[in-house]
Amino acid sequence: MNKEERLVKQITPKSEDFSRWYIELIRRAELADYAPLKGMMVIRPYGYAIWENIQRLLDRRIKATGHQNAYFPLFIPESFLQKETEHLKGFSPEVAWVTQGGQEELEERLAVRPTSEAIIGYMYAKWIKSWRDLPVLINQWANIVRWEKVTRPFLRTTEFLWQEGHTAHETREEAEEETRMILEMYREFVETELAVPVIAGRKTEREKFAGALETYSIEGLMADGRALQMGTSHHLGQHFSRVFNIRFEDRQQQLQYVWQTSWGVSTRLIGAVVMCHGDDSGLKFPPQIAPLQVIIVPISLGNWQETVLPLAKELRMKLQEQGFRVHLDAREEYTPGWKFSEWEMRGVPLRLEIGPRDVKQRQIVLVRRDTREKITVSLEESRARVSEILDDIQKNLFHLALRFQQENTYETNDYREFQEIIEQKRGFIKSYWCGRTSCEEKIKEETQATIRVIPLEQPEDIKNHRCLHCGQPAKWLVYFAKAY
RNA sequence: CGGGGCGUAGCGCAGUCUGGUUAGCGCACAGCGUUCGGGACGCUGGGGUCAUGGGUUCGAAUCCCAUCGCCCCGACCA
Repeated sequence: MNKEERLVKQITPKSEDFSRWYIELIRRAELADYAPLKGMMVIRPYGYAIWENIQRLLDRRIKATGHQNAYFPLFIPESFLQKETEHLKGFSPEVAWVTQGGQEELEERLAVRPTSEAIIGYMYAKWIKSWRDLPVLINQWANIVRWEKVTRPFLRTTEFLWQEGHTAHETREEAEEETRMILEMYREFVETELAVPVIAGRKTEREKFAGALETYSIEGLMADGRALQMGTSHHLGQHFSRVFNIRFEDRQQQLQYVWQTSWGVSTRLIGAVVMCHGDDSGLKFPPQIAPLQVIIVPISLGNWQETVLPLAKELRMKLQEQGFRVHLDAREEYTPGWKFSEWEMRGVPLRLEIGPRDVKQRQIVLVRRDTREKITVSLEESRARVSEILDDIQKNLFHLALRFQQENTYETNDYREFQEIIEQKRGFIKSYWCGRTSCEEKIKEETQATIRVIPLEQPEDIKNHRCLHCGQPAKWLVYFAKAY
């Protein structure tokens, strides 16, 4: 990479060591810092602002589809968790336990929620009596604890923030419809607001949520060619309603167990945005979720405090009034050049430069983070142009990411070629699969690639194809990848 | 949880092998001055229980034991 392009020093280039680049960038850009506790991090204001934007934009969609927010307890009695054995088995290795309250040993251990199906199931049994009570459509924004062995900021931390939806329905079909509607909501949200293109589909038996009938997920492709699960939507069937006895009298006056769903996205999305859009100069945020959308850098020349600064302040005010997230960096101890690099590293989509020359000519200079293009515009048209350019950056980031995803999606049913691609290029590979877990596991052992999703739309000529691994008749066309 | 690597100022490191002045360097930080359209410069200054605990020794950042944390590669997950 030449000097012009690599303006930010002090960060390991992305191409050299992706995972070092990721960790250094997160700390240098002040998104997060390590807490003095194993596997835990502090989300700093600049990083938390992204989460707030995600919350705002997703919460709007959750409510628009008829869901309401509520809050359930952080602790779950052990006996609740034990009711659904499949569920417990899935989570037990990573549950944190509270055994003491004050000075007293507790009679029953309390789990710090790894997810809330159990406690919510208990409450739903109390609330649901009749088909008239259904559907129940509740969402909760909460923190979750999972005692993970290997952690990475945002991607996998011991405690993380998420949103978990929990719904109860009269029929299997209705629950299935909800599960898929949410999957589509997530896809649209992630692609529109985070500008990360995803592949949506169903999880295999092996990869699905502990205790679910079906799990659906959206998978993004990160810049190092690995897939990241960015959201899941589970059809829980009647597993939980049977153990928590969530019954209702249906329209025919028969007692029935409800059909349930649960679904979530987490602070992991922030990691996805970093890994999907960032470059050697640092972060690159889609305007929709960027902590700051516009950074104003006054050019400190001559008596700039009297000439440039007042105009810079006025521009800030006007942009703020227009609803943009904007900051004026008027610090005197840094040179403009330093600020350019710093804010580029921190991913601000658009920089607004204003200097003595611009003041005289009633103009400003706009510089895009994504293309580095410099655009000189008159003061009069500046506000309209800012809005227009931000929209364009949002679209451009999505298209760049989409092109990357497409260029790194391969199609092969030749196992040798498959192995070569996974080893040398990574990315998604579309292949045929017989549907047996044994084949899936062998492939994982031999290549480290896992089936990320089974696309909902399957080719009609599936019968003409054979399994990538065993050569027996294929059941599904699937996406493989090395995953995070 | 296995295998490997690393913990010395906020960050990056040297010093450890071969124990011995007051533990050093670059960046960052503070003060003053000159600068400022792509990471400016000069002068002055502050900052360290050498990860933690124990041991060996006249003497430990340095040797020994244990613990904790972080990173990388594998098995598990949002």
